[in-house]
Amino acid sequence: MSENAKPDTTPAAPSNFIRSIIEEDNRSGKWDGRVETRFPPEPNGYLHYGHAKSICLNFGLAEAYGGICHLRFDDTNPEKEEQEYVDGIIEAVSWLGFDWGRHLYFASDYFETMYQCAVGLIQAGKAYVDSLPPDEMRRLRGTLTEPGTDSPFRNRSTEENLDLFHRMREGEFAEGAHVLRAKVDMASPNINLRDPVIYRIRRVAHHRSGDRWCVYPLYTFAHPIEDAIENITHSICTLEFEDQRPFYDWLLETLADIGMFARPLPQQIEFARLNLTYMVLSKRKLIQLVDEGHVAGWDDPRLPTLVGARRRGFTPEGFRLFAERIGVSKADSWIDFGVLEECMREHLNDSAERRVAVLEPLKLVITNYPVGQHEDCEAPNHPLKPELGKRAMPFGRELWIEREDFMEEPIKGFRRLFPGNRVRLRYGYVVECTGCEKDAEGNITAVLAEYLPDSKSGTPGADNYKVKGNLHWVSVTDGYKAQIRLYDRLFSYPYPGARREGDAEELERSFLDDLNPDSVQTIEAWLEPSLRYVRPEARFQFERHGYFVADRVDSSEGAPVFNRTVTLKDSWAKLKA
RNA sequence: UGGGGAGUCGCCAAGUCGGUUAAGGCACCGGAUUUUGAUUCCGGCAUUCGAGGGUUCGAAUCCUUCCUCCCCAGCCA
Repeated sequence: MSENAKPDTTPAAPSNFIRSIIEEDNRSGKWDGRVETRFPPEPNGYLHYGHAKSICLNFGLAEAYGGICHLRFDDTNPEKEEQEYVDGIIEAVSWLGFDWGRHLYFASDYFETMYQCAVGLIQAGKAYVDSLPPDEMRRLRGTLTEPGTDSPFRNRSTEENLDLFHRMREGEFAEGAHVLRAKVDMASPNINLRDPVIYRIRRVAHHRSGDRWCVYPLYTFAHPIEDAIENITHSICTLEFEDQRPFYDWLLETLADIGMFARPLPQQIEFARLNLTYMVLSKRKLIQLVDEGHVAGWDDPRLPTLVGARRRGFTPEGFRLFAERIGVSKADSWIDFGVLEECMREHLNDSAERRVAVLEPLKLVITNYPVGQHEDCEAPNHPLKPELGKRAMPFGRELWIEREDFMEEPIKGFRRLFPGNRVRLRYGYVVECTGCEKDAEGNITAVLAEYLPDSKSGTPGADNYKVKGNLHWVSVTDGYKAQIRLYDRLFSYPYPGARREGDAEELERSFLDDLNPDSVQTIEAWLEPSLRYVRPEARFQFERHGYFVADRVDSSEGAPVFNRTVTLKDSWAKLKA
């Protein structure tokens, strides 16, 4: 390398505060260079775009630093969790392209260890059985501004606590009769430290442990232990858990003190969850959308679930690009939905083969082309990748073209078909518009044109004709009709349900009020013949329209149903407006 | 009015042990190429870092006062 040569132009990995922490730990040798993260979903629902951010973050970090990322089900609440969700989550994470190897774990497998941790806490005088009814416990907890008060049961003897906790496990008590609480500080300004409940009695079968247990640990207690058991180095979660970090540390330090875990202990790090404009990502709202029938189910392509995204035609690569592009920080932020769409376009532009579809057909008759004559035109499958080959597109006297590609009286800037104008029929001939036909009401029923026989694409001299318009088309005799769904954003306002400037005090808004009534439109379109036999989930760019995917649910052999993933950018639409 | 966080270009986001021109991406605006008004390419796009004071030769980076937003009082996660 010469003296003037630039050091190394390898693009530096995007910097963020989590990477800084990891790099500092690597420098100090805290973990001997080990990086171990985890994605810890509760199996009580479907994964959504927000989870995708977390998945990409956790697995991405592990990947970047030569570490590993666990897939761990945080199944500590038997009332809400089901095997069906476990399966769905596993499928979604793999679909995104991440591999947890042998590191698939379940919090429920740690129940015995957790129980022992609780016993250890009791023995150390750091936990006690409380027998207060819920509302009384709430009252004694104090408020945000007033300290709490000790429970009358706070000073039970170790023996009594041990006995009671044991009997809780044995099923001697009714649900809610007792709970186990950590003994921290009822006067703490941080409410999470006011003796949080760490075990409750639930006489409910667990989807994995069955009836083995009737006491279940709470997240607050379980999660730090799960991390410690798995030797997690960096435990990444969202901002709302920030207040819990002191307890996370208190618990693990206390458990380390009594020899349950070795130091260094895992470190909890919080980042801002994803907010997307024109979308809602809260579980409660998604459930409402499904339950009330505003969408067709959890895998509705308009929903921000990963199963929905898959049917929509969004790609794992697009999600990864998205995660990288939006970065990670602690600032509450709203990412514009357009950023996600652009990421999908970027990947699809590179990966999707091109095809032709006429969405809103208008007949074009080439009056000087012999009746009954047909010929093939060759169309490249991908303009940037000639190695992907070409396909034949049948050409004939009558073609379907896009209704919006003809204007009897062109507006300024219109360079498509209008009387007297020449355009190229993409991959075919240059034609000159000679007029149009109308019905009794004056509706245009067909466009008339004459073709220039020596202008066929790919033939010598074809390029002598310079035209500005370039239209796609499908042969009337060879094309076929298929169902296409045009999806658009689910909401028509960027912040669904949010108050607007000037809203009256008493006005209550619901995110449902901002639902976009035109978020899906089902049409019959004319497709080129090569589109008839494609496998479900095959993705294409329909030229000049956008990216489409053969629906994995509703397609059948020889009759694919296409979903529009995202439109192409359209500067003409902008110009027109 | 308690505690915990956050405020850098329209949207994200680097930078944060003070050092001089405040990265990058998306969006946007020009212009070139183009058989997708797509892609690609080139150029433009914060004298300013929530606001006001202060320290300093020098501050987005230090001190200070103030403002705004988010989270926390489940035996949910």
